Amino acid sequence: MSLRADWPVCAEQSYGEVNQLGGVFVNGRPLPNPVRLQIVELAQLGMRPCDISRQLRVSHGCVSKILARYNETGSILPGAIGGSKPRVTTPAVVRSIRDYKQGDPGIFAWEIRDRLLSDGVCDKYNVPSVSSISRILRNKIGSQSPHYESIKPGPAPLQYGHVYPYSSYSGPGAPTASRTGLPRSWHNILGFRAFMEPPALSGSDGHAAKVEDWTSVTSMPSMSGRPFPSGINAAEKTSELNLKYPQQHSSGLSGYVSACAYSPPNQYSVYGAPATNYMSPGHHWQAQSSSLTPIVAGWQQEASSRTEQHKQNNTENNRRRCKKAKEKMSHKVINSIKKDKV
DNA sequence: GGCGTCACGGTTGAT
DNA sequence: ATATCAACCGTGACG
Repeated sequence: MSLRADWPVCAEQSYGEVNQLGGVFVNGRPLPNPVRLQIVELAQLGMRPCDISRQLRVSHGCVSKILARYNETGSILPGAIGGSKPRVTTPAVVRSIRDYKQGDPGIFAWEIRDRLLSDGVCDKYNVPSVSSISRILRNKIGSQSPHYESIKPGPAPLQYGHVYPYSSYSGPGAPTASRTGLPRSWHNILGFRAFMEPPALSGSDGHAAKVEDWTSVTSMPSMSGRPFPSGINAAEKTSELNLKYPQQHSSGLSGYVSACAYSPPNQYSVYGAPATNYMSPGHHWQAQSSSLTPIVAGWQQEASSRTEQHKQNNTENNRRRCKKAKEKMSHKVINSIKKDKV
């Protein structure tokens, strides 16, 4: 099985750089989905990450990251790149702060913060920091008429609702909602992405459209029959992608569908597994980190008890090993490139 | 030797 | 139109 037969090896063949393993990558850009799929597929076939790394010529850090993300989210797709955080100081929040301040001129910023939480104006994810509140008091309220919105230029204030729930927001006029129809960081918060927001996704301009190379996924034999969220404008960037990652569509991925948890569009999960999978008590989304903490702590304790001599030896050994490995690898790569050119 | 993690230099998109 | 910011990316190196 030669899975990388279609993977460009020489830098001259495509736009991109060549890593230590001889694989081509575009700095700053995600690996093409077929390669991501292969990584997951091979892992599920029992291949070790280090072998996958060598086979696909993708750094082991990348393989590790993709597999970790897949294990965590059930998706192979990269995250949404670019954009800005949504504002937390929405007009509604500013109005509330103003009201609190007017009701009690001596109120402290931290008290306002508590009240925003207790009154349900904000939740713990979007409540402004104390310094933000201070800034609002200073800049927006201190020097402003009580009718903040009325003097605000531009279109009528958006109806943000009383909170910014990451998990339940929907509807028009979302803060910082741009053509995606969804604030970017809501896709991203804690790794929860578009599956949180069915309406926006199913729209013609949902987040999925921003995922770089949908075309390459949907065009694959194993995926072509799979339904995807509607309105994906994958053609948008196809030409660019093809330029950067030529010859990437021919890999055989017939076994993928069963392996990878792509879900039908009615589950609104661009990133794979249905939202319920993430929300179910059985999934240790956040519990994971806490359950690991003692282990990490123990490891750190152990590590700190090592003698300096031991550490130095380890470092020195590691350097030697790396150097050797590099030399070995560079020979391999050179030979491989020579072969491929011939 | 394998693997998790992180700094780095890069890209992207919203503001 | 441009700059800034904050998200993301994969690589390469460390431990």
